[in-house]
This record gives sequence, C-alpha cells and structure tokens, in this order.
Amino acid sequence: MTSENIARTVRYFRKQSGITQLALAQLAGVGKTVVFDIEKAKTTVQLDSLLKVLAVLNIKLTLETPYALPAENKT
Amino acid sequence: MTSENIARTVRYFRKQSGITQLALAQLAGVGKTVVFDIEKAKTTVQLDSLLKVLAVLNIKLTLETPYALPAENKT
DNA sequence: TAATTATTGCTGCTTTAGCGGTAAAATAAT
DNA sequence: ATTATTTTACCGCTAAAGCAGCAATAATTA
Repeated sequence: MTSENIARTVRYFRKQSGITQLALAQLAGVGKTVVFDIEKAKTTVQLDSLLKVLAVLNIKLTLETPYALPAENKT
Repeated sequence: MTSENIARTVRYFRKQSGITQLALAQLAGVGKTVVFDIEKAKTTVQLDSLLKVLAVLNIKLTLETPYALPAENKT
C-alpha cells in the first residue's frame, strides 16, 4: 500500500459520499490542507490526521505480514 | 486498526528479527525517536516515516472498506 | 453561456515532528 | 552481583507540517 493507493481510495470514497474536501476536513477535525495533501499522495501527513479522515469515510487500516501475529499481540 | 495495534505489531516483529530500535531506525532511514514513538503508539508520526519502518519489517499496510473499490481506482 | 461551486495553489504564521546527543532506567547477559 | 545492552526520557535546534485566508483555475449545474 502506497500513498497513491491511499490517495485514490480516499478520493473515491469521498466522492461517493458526495462531500467536498472542505466538508471532509471539517468532519474529521483537520484542516483542508490535510485532505488535500492526502489526495495528493503526500506522505508528510501525520498518522493522526490520516486516521481521522479514514474514520469518517469508514475505511479501516490493516497491517499484513507474512508471519502470524500471536494472540497476545493482537487487538 | 489503532496506533496501539501498530505499536504492538512493530515491536513484535522487530523483536522477532532480533534488532534494536536504533538498528531498525537506521535500516529505515529515520531517527530513533520515530521508532520509539511508533512503539509508544504516538499518532504524531508521519505516514512517510511509518511506511519506511513497516517496509523494513515486511509489514504491509492495507485499507479495508465495506464497499468495493472499482478497478480503475485500485493499484 | 453564465453562474455557482469545488478544487488547487500560494502565503504568512504558529506549532511541532524529527533529529542527534546525553543520561538515566530497565532489561539481558556473563 | 556486575557488566553490557537496550529502552526510555529529556534537551535544544532546525525544518517543515498544519492552519486559515485568499486568489485563481477547474468543474458542475442552471
């Protein structure tokens, strides 16, 4: 998963929900610059900000590894 | 996926690979503070830095949505 | 086509992430 | 128990992220 994928996904689902970048930013509690930067695939955004935006769009972030994660380390 | 999950996962696989925070930071090309912060579940790290660290540990980041993503928006 | 709305880009400003260095706890090894 | 290593914490500094506001361009809609 690259920042380009994230950018595309965010943009697509934002469009789907019919809201503007500004509206998404406000719903997420971040500045419009953040949404703009995410959709521009900028990697400088903070995890913080990204998670807020993803949450609004109902997008979950998952980690995938070639190895299993023991139960005690899981959620 | 929360920052706590990320923290746990990073720490677990770093330990698995038998390297220190400092070594991981150097391999990822970030400062030791970044690795420390990730494992401390700080959300202030930049996507940039997080992706570098995850890459070293062979951990992939994935987005999950309740809705399908059209082919033209995929990778 | 004209008018409205959305997106992108820029600018000045404030806050802060990231950095290396150092030092103290905590943990592991001998 | 002592030593060595690792982790955590703190420090000042620099570079840059994030912000709102405005302007300009692009895209929608009437």
